[in-house]
Amino acid sequence: MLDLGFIRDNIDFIKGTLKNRGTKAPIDEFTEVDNKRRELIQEVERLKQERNEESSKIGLLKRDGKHKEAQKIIDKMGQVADKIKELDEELKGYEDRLEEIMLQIPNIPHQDVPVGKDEDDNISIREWGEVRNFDFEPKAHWDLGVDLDILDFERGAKVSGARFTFLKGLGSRLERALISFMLDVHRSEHGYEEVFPPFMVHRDSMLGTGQLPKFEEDAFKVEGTDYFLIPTAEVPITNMYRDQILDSDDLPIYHVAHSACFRAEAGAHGRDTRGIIRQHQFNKVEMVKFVNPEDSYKELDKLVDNAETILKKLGLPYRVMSMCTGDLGFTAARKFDIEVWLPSYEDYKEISSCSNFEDFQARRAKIKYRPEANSNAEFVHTLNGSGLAIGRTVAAILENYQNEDGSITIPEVLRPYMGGVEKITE
RNA sequence: GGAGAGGUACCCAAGUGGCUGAAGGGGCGGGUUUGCUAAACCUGUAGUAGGGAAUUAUCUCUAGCGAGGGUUCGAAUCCCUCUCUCUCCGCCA
Repeated sequence: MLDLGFIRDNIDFIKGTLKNRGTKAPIDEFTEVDNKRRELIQEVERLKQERNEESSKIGLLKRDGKHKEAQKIIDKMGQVADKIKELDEELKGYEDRLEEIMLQIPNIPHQDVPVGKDEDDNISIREWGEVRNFDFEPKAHWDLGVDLDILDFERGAKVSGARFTFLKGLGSRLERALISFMLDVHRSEHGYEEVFPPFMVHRDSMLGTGQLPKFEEDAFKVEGTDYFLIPTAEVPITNMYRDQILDSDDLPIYHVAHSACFRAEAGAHGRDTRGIIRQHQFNKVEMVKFVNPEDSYKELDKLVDNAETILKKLGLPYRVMSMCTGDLGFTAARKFDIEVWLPSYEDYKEISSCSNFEDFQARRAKIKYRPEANSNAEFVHTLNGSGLAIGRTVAAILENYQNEDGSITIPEVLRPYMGGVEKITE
């Protein structure tokens, strides 16, 4: 959410950014609703002031035994009270509408964000690693996984439906090794504090990080309750500090967490239907930061670097993309995606997404800090990034580390996490 | 799931309809005294959100005692709903 006063003073600028993003918001209605709201506030507050003053007079008169005079004021104030009630109701209608409008206005892109329409306009800013040249016909992870009996798509479908998969044996162990490995690296080498979050949250938390109200159809809701299954650990972790004023000394706060993530994938029919690239449930290791506003872009660079470190240690080729205005997402001011090379796609595929939200989430979630002991509280900047999506990392390892006989070599850094296993074979 | 007790400011805590503009204590900031520390005394301590007037220093109003409604001229206080915490019972991994 953007600042009310900022929107008021920069309405044309915001229209421009909406156009660059290719999104719509009922911005034309804003000025009218905002003006009407302020008019009503002035009127109702004037009446409330009158009521407060007169009411205290009643108290004094009654104590002095002047009941007749008191009754006169009471009769008069009865009408004022009715009027206040009426105006308060009308005002609430405008305030609700104004909030609805504000919740639909996306973040302002940082000035360095390339202007573009969709993912084709994203810009590659660096590549790492060498794409392997196979001297045999490489297989896709869905074939490798089934042949090695470490991925079981049929039983996933039997038990839960499409986009659910069983991992088995060393596949399951590889998943678990990656989770531990990534958590350990971020914790011990990059200074993140590990947390293990709830996998279900209520509506306020989904609003706080911006998944709601715009993207309700992407989330799973638990019927008969107010719980949503988290689409990412970003939601519970960012909301840990909701409605809080942090001490300046506490910043920056770094958290890393593993969680399952649940996504309805509405509108993704027919995309990535094979394999484990796009599932309704997947594991992810997520990094979340709360920082001083002046440091947030430096922190974003570090965040991207932290994610890249995992791919380097795993020896997986990747590239870093700067997301254009049209592909930035609703809440981000700046976003870098890291894409890993997948031989089956003969292309790079997103495996991490690192964003700086500036104060957009913090304003929604009311997360502030006090720059100095007696200064006013200001919004922190929040950032988060995957470090990394586990399922896609498994797919990338299977495909990039496959051997001609269909076996998989385990990257060296993972072997200690797998009891020294060096290869997955039939 | 059942029964009970609670939620007041940074912390503890008083407060059953109007001099509450929320007592008192602790902590923290400032001051006096002081060789230093300590102590005593004085003093400040409601952050926040939203209006309005000024304008980059301020002034003023409204809201706010877990949340949301209600009663009333007036609610921390009375009523209803919800929520969280604690204790006991039941159930459970």
